[in-house]
Amino acid sequence: MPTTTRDKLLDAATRLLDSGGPEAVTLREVGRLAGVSHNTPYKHFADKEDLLAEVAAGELGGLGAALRSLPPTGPESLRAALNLYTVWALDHPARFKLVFGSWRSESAVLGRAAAEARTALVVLVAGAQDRGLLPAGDTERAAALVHSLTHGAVDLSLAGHLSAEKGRTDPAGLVEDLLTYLGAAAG
Amino acid sequence: MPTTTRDKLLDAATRLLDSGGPEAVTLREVGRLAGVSHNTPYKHFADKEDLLAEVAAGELGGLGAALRSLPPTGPESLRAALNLYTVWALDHPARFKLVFGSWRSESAVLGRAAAEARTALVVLVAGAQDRGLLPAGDTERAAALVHSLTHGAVDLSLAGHLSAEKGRTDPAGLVEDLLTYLGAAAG
DNA sequence: CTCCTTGGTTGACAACGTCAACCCATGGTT
DNA sequence: AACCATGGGTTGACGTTGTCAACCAAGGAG
Repeated sequence: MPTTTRDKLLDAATRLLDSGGPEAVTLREVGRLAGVSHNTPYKHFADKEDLLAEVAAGELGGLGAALRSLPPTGPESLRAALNLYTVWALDHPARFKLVFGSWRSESAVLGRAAAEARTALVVLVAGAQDRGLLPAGDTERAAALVHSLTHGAVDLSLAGHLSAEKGRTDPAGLVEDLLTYLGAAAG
Repeated sequence: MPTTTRDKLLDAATRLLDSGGPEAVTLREVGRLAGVSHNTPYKHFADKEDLLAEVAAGELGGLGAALRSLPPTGPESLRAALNLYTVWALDHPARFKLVFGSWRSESAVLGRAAAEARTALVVLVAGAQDRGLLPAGDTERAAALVHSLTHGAVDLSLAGHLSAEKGRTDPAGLVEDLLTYLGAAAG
């Protein structure tokens, strides 16, 4: 395992990210955690955002790969994909917020990873449309629809804007509702 | 107009927020913009987050009031409400991100404002259900559904994760699609 | 009159992102 | 063999930020 310093830095950043505590991800802490000095990150990344973009790209890449590993024709694949998304997001809120946060200068790596993940979802949506589980029509738009709902449900939940009472409006339930209604509209 | 210093600070923070530029909202800038010294904010707010929470509460309060001003029985009220939401969010991304960002210590003011806004939306959703525009059932859950989709569409759009091609998947269109499908499932 | 509270000030401090200068090993060129 | 350029690491410094502490003025309560 050629765990290069660069990889150690990325790993340290990831670990810091979801260490949950009030410890924001600071470049100096990343260096410390990686066992190098506070300025070494600048030998591998242009600036803080560049490092974080790479972390985000890795994260999105993993998610995309997970989506691609689902059988596109399975009747439950879309449901499983959206589940993957919510579980991942609720499990690693910081990574989720990082990936979909605000980037002032788009990283090429991140953009590519995002496009691949989106494509993977589109494939699954197309499969669901073929089986009549979703209304026919613009596939990209349908994908954006299910993605938006899942994303919004998770985000609102993380921000505490959903939990009126216990579990009546948890993200998984909302995804379930949407798929039900879309199935009804398609049937 | 008794524009107290406190109000000036809140106003300055709001102006800084959507001044768009790379100028993050710094307490010292807030003070400067309000014409006081860099430490005056601490005479009115516990810390930075406390100030921002108050700003967010004001913002959410305004949104809630706008929702309440819609006729609950109008056939287009729900659509109008969601439109209000997307226009507000796309118009003031920073305020949007602030309101739905991560709060490490829940502010009472913000919690109340959020509850009021949510209630306003629930009323409109109930009206739409009565008219058969939405499937019957748990109203809070239906409200969470439409809110989640709208929120997610806006958030993804702001993060640049939706714009595959031009406008085919803009938030307004996705909201429209959802309402159409829900109407079909209800009809 | 005296005292405490309210709201303002200035000054300090540690932590952060970032820049600059230096340093050492490696390896290709001459 | 001598050379030096480059990659990857270091330390030190600078300006900005959030926040704390100490001080100070005005005004109402006792």
